[in-house]
Amino acid sequence: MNPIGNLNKIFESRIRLGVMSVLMVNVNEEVSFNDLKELLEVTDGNLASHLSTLEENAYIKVHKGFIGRKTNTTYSITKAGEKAFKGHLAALEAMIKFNQ
Amino acid sequence: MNPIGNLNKIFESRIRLGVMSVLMVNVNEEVSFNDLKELLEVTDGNLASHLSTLEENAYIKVHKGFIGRKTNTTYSITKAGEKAFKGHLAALEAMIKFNQ
DNA sequence: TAAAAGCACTTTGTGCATCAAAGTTATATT
DNA sequence: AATATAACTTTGATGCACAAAGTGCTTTTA
Repeated sequence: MNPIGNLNKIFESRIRLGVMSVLMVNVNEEVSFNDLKELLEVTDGNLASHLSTLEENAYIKVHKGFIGRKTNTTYSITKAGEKAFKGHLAALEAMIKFNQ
Repeated sequence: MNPIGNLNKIFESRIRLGVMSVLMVNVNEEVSFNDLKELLEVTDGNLASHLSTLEENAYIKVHKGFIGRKTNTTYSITKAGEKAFKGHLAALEAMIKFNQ
């Protein structure tokens, strides 16, 4: 059986993988654009484009708010995102087990 | 700490990941070009190019031989390849654990 | 014995993705 | 008034994945 058939194309990018991982860990907290940027050590433009890919796939949700009058954008994982990410991790785990 | 800092760029391709996985499992057997092609369900040209990337990085070794007079090419993982792949799997595992 | 098929590629070409850098708009700080 | 921060968008370069077609050699089949 094809060992890579269940991997999710969207999660082949390290940055998208990292975003999902961070959002998964912090399910109950708001994670801001800047948190992600610092955690993953990426340029803001690059991060923004990966975030929009994840959003287009409905794997994450964006909350645009304010702190006072200053914009504050936070991100969270969706149900679909959780499911997709868990599926991908399961596929990776299966591959890893295969190798032990 | 950056959750994706230890991932190996070479293994972001599903096909290269699959090749390494197959070669890791079958350390003691010869794995032919055609075995890989059928296991991973890829076109031969595509497979060839990924194999050559892995070879350039010294992660796999090629054995060109014959069965009778017909060419027979097989592949195996190198020590460096094993090390790199295990490192990548460890990084993935760390990320997965982070998520449980 | 001619045609078809298999092996293991290489070449070519398209389209997409990654990424950095610079630009943008609005607010905040000094 | 000048600089900085937030959260992007735009631009542009580079590279990658992939399919398809071509290649040279051998084997099988009609």
